[in-house]
Amino acid sequence: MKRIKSKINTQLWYEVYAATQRIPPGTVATYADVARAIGRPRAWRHVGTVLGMNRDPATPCHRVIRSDGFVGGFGMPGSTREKVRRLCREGVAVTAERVDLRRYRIPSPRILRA
DNA sequence: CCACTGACGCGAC
DNA sequence: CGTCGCGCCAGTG
Repeated sequence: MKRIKSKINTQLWYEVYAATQRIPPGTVATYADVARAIGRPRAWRHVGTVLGMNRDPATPCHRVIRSDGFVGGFGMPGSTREKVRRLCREGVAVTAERVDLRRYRIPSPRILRA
């Protein structure tokens, strides 16, 4: 993981990215999952904000979705479309911009932790 | 320093 | 069940 614009280099920012990159291909995690993983269970809102500022194509931020199953947004060109596309390409079935969490959610939140 | 705001969550209705 | 609205944290202006 590498910071692009340099501005966003806070501790939390780093933690969020690190956790995101631990999400195995073909699976997804919710924003809340990531928040819990980094020890800020109440900061899920900010998790989204941080990922939204991300412009690094290498970061698998498309694997982080909403807890209600909707894929949510995407801050890069292509928006949600591209996010869905990436997920499908990894084998995650996406229907009407929704994912079956029971099936694709990470088995255990602990895999996101260092 | 104060106020706003965002790739969200979840209890109420 | 589906929708609505308030709440949340931390960074940015």
